[in-house]
Amino acid sequence: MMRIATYNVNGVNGRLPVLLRWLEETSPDIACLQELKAPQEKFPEQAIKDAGYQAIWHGQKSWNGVAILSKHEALVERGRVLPGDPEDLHSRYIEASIGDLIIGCLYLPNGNPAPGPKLEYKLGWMERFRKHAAELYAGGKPVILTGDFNVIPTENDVYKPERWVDDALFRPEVRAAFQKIMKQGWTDALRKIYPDETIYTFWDYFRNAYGRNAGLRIDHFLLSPAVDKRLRGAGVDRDVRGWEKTSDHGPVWIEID
DNA sequence: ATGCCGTGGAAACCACGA
Repeated sequence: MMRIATYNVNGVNGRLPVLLRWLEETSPDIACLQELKAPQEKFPEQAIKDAGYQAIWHGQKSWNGVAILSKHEALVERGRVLPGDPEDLHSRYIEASIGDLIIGCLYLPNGNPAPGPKLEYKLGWMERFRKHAAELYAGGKPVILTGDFNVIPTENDVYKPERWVDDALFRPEVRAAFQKIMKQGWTDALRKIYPDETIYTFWDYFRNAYGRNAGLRIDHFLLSPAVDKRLRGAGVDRDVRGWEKTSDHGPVWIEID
């Protein structure tokens, strides 16, 4: 059995004690991180290494930033940009081969305020991602696309859907773009394991959102058929969201054979 | 109904996040 996790850390250096504690306590074999908020040279490489993980990452000053960590198996980078737009300089995608798996780690644009240029950027990014996902899917290999999608897929994935209809995370065109990707044949791992449950991965810092369980499900695992048939479990490390100096996201994980 | 909180970078405020 193998555990693969995704975690939007909201600042990898500010979050380092929480990140290291989580790695120690849950010991994922592979961890995908988003929102490093650190330039390439400020990634805490040594601390991650001392925790037992090799890593590849794509940093950026102040914002964005993605990383893939592996505890046991060698990491072979396949790319660190989402294809399709040489002018897009945001560090929002990194991809690796680990054993027989292809892992894509993504931090999809937020899109707010919407409507506006940020929503257009998000929709353009999703279209590029759809094309890349289609190529990976067609390859037939075991592929996992995971990270912070900044998409609330359905009204069952948000505490008060009516308040989010105009938001870039839940607007009809954004949900439609997500569904268009899913229709390629990907499995939403968390929904497969928990078909009807209320399950969130993000809670705002304010208004006691975590205490009230006023959350969103926006961090996802998309599995190709070759991984789907190996899926044995999934969950959210919900307690981590309650730790001191924690991220506004909780880590999400799957287990596969 | 709302960045009310949090992070990083630069400059004692601002951009950004969801």
